Amino acid sequence: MAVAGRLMTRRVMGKLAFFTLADETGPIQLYIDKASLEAAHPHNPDVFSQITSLTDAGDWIGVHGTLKRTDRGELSVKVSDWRMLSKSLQPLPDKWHGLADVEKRYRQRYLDLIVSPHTRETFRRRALLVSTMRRWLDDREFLEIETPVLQSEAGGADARPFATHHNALDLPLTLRIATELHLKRLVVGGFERVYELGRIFRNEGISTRHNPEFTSVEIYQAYADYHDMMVLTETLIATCCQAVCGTTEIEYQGTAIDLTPPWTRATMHELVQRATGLDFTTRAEAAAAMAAQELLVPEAADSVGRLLVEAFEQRVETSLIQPTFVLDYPVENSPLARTHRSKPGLVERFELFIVGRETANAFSELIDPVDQRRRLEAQQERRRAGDPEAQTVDEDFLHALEVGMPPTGGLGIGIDRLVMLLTDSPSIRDVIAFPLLRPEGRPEVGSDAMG
RNA sequence: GGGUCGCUAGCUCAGCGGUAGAGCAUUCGGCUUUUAACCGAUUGGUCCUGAGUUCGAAUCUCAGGCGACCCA
Repeated sequence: MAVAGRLMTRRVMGKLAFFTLADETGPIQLYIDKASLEAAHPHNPDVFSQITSLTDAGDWIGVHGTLKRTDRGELSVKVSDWRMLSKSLQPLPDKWHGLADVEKRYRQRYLDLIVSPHTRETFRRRALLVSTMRRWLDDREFLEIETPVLQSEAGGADARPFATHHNALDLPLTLRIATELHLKRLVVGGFERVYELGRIFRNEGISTRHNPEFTSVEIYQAYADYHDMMVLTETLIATCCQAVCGTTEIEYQGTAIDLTPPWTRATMHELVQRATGLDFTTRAEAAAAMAAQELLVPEAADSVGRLLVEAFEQRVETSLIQPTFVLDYPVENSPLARTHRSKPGLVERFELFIVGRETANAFSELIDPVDQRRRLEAQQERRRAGDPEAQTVDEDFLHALEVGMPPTGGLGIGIDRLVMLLTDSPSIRDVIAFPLLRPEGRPEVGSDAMG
């Protein structure tokens, strides 16, 4: 038989040697016996000293041989021939401790992957999750269509974009912060089920839950509303969990999480009321009541709706450990969601929380171009007043709505956070192969320090 | 943005005012059933950077860099 792989450990004892050879499927021991190896190479009496002295841990080698069980019972390949496939010029990390330095793990992920089976498993699971999700959507006639990453105006979310520039057109461009507005244009164009799973970019801070580029899937389904999207969300995520973990009852950082549908549904109003006893009727009343409970009352929260969200974020969000759909957000915070069919001041929107983290966001989409214009103009007004994350008016998008969009349910899921959940990873950097880090080394002397 | 902690050999770490250290890895020698092999020897350093205190700084102080965690 023939095997190839990376040499991980070497134990040479006189006329007998044991190597551990690893390929993607795992390790196998090589049994190298001087007498038998020389018998197979009558014209090369140095063959044993060559294999034991020319190889290092880290080298890629290929061997021929026969299967054998050693006296200690380990399945091994008794080597009859070998060849160097690729020489490693750098030593491997400590074979026992591995790479303990987390910074090095992220900066030199290739080393982390070589020595940490757990890291390899995380990225296998990530790939499995993504492929399972695509297959599930494809099986249900959702069409994946790629929309532009480079945009004149970033829209579809409250976030700051990265700025770039097209040379030939001398055109300032931004990287997308969401795929929403283009996918909706496709629904206007007649595609009733569309999605895009891909990278989006937000120019904001880095933390254990934020990387400036991350992966989302946005899904749009005509003739559906946010209730339909809840069923879709719990079914899709439970399917992915089953595929990746083999069960829908998992553990995250020591806490049992049950992803078996159906999941809890509760309105934001109910949850805040339950947690604080507060009812929100007017802004002034709510502010006073919140202050009395030692909740922060930011000035930017200039309406009863924004205060409700504040109270939710301060008192409820992190307590939503089991999967929970939070329903019916204030209209002020949701410029792209359809107004609620029966509750004034609210929109038909939900966010999904798992282990206290926002994992998905969905609406009955706003399809009324008049209302949409009014809401985007209100956003633009906030932007002028100094909120850099407020949205802008995308005239072409409004034009598309004027052409006519069918009633549609839309959903966005953060893939990285879902992978964290399903791989029991505490940091988003553990599920992104090459997370953004500051460059190493000293800043250049003389570079102008603006700001 | 604030706080705490970390940065010493390729890797994992000790040293915490008085000659820069260990284990593994490297290199050399020995060894035919090892599996963190073992035994003997060898090699390897901008102690993150800079300034200060001191007779003397990896060690104390200040500033900076990079990272981790927590908080906002």
